[in-house]
Amino acid sequence: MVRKIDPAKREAIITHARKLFKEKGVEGTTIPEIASAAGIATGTVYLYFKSKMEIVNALCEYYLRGHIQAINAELDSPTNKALKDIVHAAFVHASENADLVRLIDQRRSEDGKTSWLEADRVLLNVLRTWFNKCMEEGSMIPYNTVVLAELISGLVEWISKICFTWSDMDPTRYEDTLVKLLQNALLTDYKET
Amino acid sequence: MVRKIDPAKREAIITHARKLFKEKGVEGTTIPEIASAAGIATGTVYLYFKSKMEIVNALCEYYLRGHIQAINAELDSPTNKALKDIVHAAFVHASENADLVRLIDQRRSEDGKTSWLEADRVLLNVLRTWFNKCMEEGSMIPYNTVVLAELISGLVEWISKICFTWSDMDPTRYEDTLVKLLQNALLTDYKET
Amino acid sequence: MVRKIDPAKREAIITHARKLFKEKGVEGTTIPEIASAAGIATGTVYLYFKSKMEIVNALCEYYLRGHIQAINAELDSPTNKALKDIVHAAFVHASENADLVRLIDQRRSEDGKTSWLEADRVLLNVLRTWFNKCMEEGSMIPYNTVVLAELISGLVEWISKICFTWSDMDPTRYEDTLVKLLQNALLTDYKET
Amino acid sequence: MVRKIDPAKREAIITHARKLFKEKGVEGTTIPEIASAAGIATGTVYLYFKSKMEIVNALCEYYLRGHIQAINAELDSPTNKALKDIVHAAFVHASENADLVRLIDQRRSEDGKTSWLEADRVLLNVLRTWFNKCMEEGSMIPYNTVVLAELISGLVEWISKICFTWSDMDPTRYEDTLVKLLQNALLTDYKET
DNA sequence: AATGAATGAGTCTTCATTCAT
DNA sequence: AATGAATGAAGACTCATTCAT
Repeated sequence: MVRKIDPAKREAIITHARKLFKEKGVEGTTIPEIASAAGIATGTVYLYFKSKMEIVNALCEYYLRGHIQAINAELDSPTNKALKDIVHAAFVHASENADLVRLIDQRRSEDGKTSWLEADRVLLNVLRTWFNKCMEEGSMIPYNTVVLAELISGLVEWISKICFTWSDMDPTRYEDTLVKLLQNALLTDYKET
Repeated sequence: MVRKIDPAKREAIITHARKLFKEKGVEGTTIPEIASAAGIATGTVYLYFKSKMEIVNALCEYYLRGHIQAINAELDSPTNKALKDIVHAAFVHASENADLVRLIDQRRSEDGKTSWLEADRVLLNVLRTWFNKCMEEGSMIPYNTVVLAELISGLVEWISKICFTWSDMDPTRYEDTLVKLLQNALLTDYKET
Repeated sequence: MVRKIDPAKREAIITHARKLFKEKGVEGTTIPEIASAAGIATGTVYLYFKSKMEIVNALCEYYLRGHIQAINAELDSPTNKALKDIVHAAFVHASENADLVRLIDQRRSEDGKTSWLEADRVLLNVLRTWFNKCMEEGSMIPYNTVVLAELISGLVEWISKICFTWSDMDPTRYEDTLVKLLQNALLTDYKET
Repeated sequence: MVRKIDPAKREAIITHARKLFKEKGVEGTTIPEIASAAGIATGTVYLYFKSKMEIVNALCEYYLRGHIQAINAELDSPTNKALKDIVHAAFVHASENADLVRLIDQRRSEDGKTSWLEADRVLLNVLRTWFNKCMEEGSMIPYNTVVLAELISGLVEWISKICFTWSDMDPTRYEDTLVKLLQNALLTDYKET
């Protein structure tokens, strides 16, 4: 795949599209608007992205890559600490990208198989691998790790969406409750209130 | 005596709209199509629903009402059994209405404040009340019940969506894993693998 | 032509239609609205009027009949006084029915031959006859009375429209100027500033 | 170099819209029809005009500009001749654009403040200025020139509409009568039959 | 590579009128 | 006579995408 000439232009499109999507929604934003904001012509957008949806996908991918990185960085601690840190990292990352959380959520309901589902798979693998490790070393109660990965991944995304999109309660309350629930549910040597 | 507003006609619109939404998506379905399928004229649809979105909302409400009923019916058992039964009832209801689960998920990401969010609130209240009761009688570990209700409600919806929309794994695996996770996370006298 | 049963109902339709037309324009007012305001059913309107336009026509006719009466009442005075009084009577009548002046003006531009053009013709005849009389007795300069009648009739209507619809100047200024112009233009024994 | 906005295309839209409006009325003409007649795509029309009404306004403006020019050209003669020539020029211009006279008349009754009212104001100013000059030099009887300008301008428009839209009488009769009426009404040194 | 004018398919909704009761 | 539910034609406008330059 030949990279298009000017990465800065691609970046500009992404950046301005994100800003406009946040302000007016994906449907409410037109390609000419994005082009104009990025200081290029309408047609030029199509040299960098095959369609409007590709721009959306690029933004989703960007978010998920960051999400994976944030989580990956916390996997090496002891299980209990790692669990807390993973949730915390996920929360921080989500709070800093609340608009993309909403964007992903919208797109996920649509016509399935988009490119960034790849990133989704990577995230699930990371989690599954970690769960396997924890279960082998006995720090985590055995579960079906395929299901568990999907479940936990969704749980974090869901709670982030509620927390940063709709709720006006303190995010910490959400994070704490979630951590506690997961500790109780997953850890072998944890049983307090 | 003149012709009266006909509930059967409203029903027909709902039914045929649901079928078409399932086949072609909401955006892909036109009002004239729905009218034609229901055996009435285009304009007649607007005697029963103010807009296309109202039809979607009616379907969402219908689903949520059923969901609440299904859950309500299981709250009186002992906590442990109730937990299992609630999840099971929710799964059964979701599996029977997988198309509406997807529909709700799409709409939830949109411009918020629609009528059926009311039903959402009812569901959250039902759960919160039950959690309170369980915690008071000591069968459940104390949590912030507001957060917990949102968390669990979302968890079930999320896992249903994955399970019935994307996954091809046996739904029982999802249900069992979820039940186990919740038992471990919530119950005071439960700690097994 | 068989009069429909209830003249009060016809009156109610007219009255409420006029009020609604004034508030929201003809296009902005629907038949069901008029019916509802008049306390009857939609279909009933069509027992009294063949179409929406018939209601408009009835209102135009009503205005023109009043206009003719107002003018007729002033024709017997000496020419100079009559001229002043005609213009004054027309102005007063127009100011009291500014909404109908606007309504007539809109409809006049449309598909020609409507019933109330009959009333128009009557008005033109009244004026023409009076002009003839005045010219015969020598108090008025000879003109083509057919053209003159149309011209004067239009002049009054036009100036009323400007005066009561758009302008915010004192109507008296318009009336005085018009009277003066007509005196100068028409009367044999008048030539002052 | 790319394709530039093409004035000829704008002209084509105007021209074909005018023809269609004349044949089938404004409401009876659709944008796709206009586009098709002008040999372009529907959407292209919207590159040149923001809405259907903008096309109508452009036609009205075009007419009024011509009207002003026609009148302006006649203002330098001696008052009596100028008066005749103004009326004549207005009549000729109106007769050549009878469809636009009708169009303007329709729009004037609608929601006021459209761009071409500007042209209206210019016309009134031209007339008022000329009246002032004539009154100063003593060739015209003093009147309130603001009112007089509106009155005369409306009179000409009105009589043109009657003459070219409805009447089947010889236009010359209308023109002659109008000239005579104005001569009698306005000029100081004129008093014949 | 870049441009931006041109394309044209696509759709919700209104409302005057009808007609079964 | 009265009702009011039902009809269904009709149309302006948007905007993702293309392609001539």
